Amino acid sequence: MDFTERVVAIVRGIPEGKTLSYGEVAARAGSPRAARAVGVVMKNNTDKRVPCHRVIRANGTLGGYNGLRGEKATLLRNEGALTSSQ
DNA sequence: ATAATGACGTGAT
DNA sequence: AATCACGCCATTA
Repeated sequence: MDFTERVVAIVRGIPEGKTLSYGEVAARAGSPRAARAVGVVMKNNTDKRVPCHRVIRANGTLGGYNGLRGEKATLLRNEGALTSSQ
């Protein structure tokens, strides 16, 4: 099991309406300092079964997205992970 | 084995 | 609060 495979597995297990930071995913993958590597994995990942849009930055910003399933902000808002107000 | 890349993170200015 | 610089890790050429 490579780091990438673990990252995918973890992201795939993120429940709806929930979000994890790259650092959190990296930590669960076994490398708490590999947030960037997680980003690389996400970018390269094209599997729609992986809710990669639920992975955001540690400071709360959405970070990036390749538009695999549309706009990241929209997807999260639909799941209730993003509050339209406040 | 080395260099370059990138959806990050934290600390300093 | 906003911006800059540096560090960190994994993957690929």
